[in-house]
Amino acid sequence: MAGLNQVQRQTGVALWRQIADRIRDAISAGAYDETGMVPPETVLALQFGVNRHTVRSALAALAQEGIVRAVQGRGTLIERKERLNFPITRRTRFTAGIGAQAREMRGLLLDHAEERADADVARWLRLKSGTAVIRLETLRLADKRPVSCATTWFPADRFAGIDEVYRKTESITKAFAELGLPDYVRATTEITAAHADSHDIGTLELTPGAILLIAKAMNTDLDGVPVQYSISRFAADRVQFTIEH
Amino acid sequence: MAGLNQVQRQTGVALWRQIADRIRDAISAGAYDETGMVPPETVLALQFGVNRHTVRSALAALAQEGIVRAVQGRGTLIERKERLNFPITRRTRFTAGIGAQAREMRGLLLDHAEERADADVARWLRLKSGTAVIRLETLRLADKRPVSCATTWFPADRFAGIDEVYRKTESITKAFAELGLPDYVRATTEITAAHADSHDIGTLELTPGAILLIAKAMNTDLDGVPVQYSISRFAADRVQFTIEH
DNA sequence: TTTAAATGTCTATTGATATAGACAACCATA
DNA sequence: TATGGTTGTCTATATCAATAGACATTTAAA
Repeated sequence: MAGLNQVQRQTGVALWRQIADRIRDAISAGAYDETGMVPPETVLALQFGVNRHTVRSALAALAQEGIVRAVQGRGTLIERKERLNFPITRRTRFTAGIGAQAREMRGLLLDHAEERADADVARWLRLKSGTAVIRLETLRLADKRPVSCATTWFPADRFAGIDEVYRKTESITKAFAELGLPDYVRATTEITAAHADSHDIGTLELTPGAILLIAKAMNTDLDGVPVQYSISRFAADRVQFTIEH
Repeated sequence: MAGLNQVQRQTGVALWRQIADRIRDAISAGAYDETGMVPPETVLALQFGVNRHTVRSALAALAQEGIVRAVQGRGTLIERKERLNFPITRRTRFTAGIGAQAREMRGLLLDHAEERADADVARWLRLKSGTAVIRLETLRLADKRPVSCATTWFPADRFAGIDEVYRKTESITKAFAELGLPDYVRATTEITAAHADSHDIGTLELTPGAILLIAKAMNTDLDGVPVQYSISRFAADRVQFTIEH
C-alpha cells in the first residue's frame, strides 16, 4: 500500500518534493507495475492529503527527471523504473557485476592527477603519508545513464600511466591487467549514505535532496598488498548493493 | 574544506534544511574537531552564500536534534558527532557488533504478530507462500538513541514464542539460543537507501528528508536452512556498514 | 456522438521561506 | 574595564509554496 505514507509540513522540505520522492520510491519498488501508470492526480492528492496542484508539482519534477510522462486525457505513464543490483564480494568487479543488467557499460575518466597521499589515503593504501599516488575521477554509466562517480587512488610507482590505460579500456580490471596485475581481491568495503552535494548532483544528473550510497573500498593483490582505494558515490535510487556471505 | 558546498535554490528543499544537512554531515566527518565548535554564523553565511538568518534557521534545526548547542557570546558548540560502525560479516550480530561502541544497547519490541508469509517473505525464508510466520517490529537504541528499526520474520513452527523471549532478552542471538538454536550465520544482505517515511521519522526521531540505510538480511542455521528474514532501517547519519572479505 | 475521466491552464489568496538592516545581550580577553 | 567577536531579537519586504476554485482540452469507452 505505497501511498498511505503521510507527508509532513513546515520541515524545510516542500510537500511537492516529499511527494515526488515517495512516488519515485514507489515506482522503483514496482507498486504501479500492473497499470504502468501512476494513479490519477486527484487520487494521489487524496492519498497524500494535499491539493491537486501540489501533486502536479511533484509529477512535473518526476517528468523533468524522465521517470514519468503525462498524457492529457489518459494519465501519467511510467517511463523508467530500473534499479541496478551491484554485488559486493571478495571478487567485486564493477563492469562485470553490473554488466548483465545493462546493454552498455561505460567508464569515463573525468580528471586525473598525481599527488601526495593524505592521511586517509595513506592509511587505506598502507603507505607513508606523502607518498606519490595517482588519483582518478571517473563516471560510470549504464545504458548512457549515470550510475556512480568515483575518486580512486593508486600507488604511483606501481601503476604509472594508469590514467591513460583507463581512458582507453574504461575498466579498472582491464587497466590492472595491462599494467601487469592479472588478478586482485576486495579487502574492505565501508558503506554510508548522505545527501548529494552540488558537484555530484551535476555529474550524476540528480535533483537536490537526492541520496547517495557511498562505498569506500580497498582492493589488494593476491599477496594482500593494497593496490587501490576508492570512494564511489552511487545514485541511491538507481542501485542496490548485495552482499553474499 | 567542508563548507564550500554550494546550495541550490528553487528545488523544493529549503536552503536552511540543505545547510543543516551539510553541517550535520561535516560534523560527522570531523570537520570541526579542532575547535569543537561550528564556525560563526557570519562565516557560515558567507561560505554558503546566504543570509545569516538562514544559517540561524539551519543551526536551530540542528540544536533541536541535539547535535549542537548555541551559547550567546561564545559560539555554537558541537554536542554529538558519533557514527556507529556496523560490521556485516558471515557472523553478523547486531548487539555484539555495535556493543563496544556504546555503553548501553537496547532492543525494544514494538509489536508482534503471527501471520501468513507473503510472496517476498516466503521467497527469502524458502517457505511456501501462506506458511505461518512470526513477525516482530523492533527498535534498537545505542545509549538511548534510536539506531534502527526492523521488521523481522521467523518460521512460526520452529520459533513459537520468540516474541516473548525477545522482549525479555532484547537480543535475537539470545532469543535463538533459548529456543534451541545456539549458532546461526548471515547468508545474504541487500543494502539500499531511501528517504525516511513518516512512520520511521517518528520511531527513529528523524527529520523529514532524512536518509535511511535499508538492509534486507537473511540468516540461516548451520545447515543452511533459513531461520530469519529482516528488513532493518538505519538512520544513515548515525551508522555506517563495514564489509570485510 | 456522448460521456466520464484524466491532464492542462488560469486567477486569487494565504502562509512559509529568504533577505536586509539595526541593535541588544553576552563572553573572553587584552 | 573596555573591546571585539559572538549569538539573540526585532521590523520590514519580496519570493516561493500550498490551497482553492473554475474551466478548457484530450482520450477512451459507452
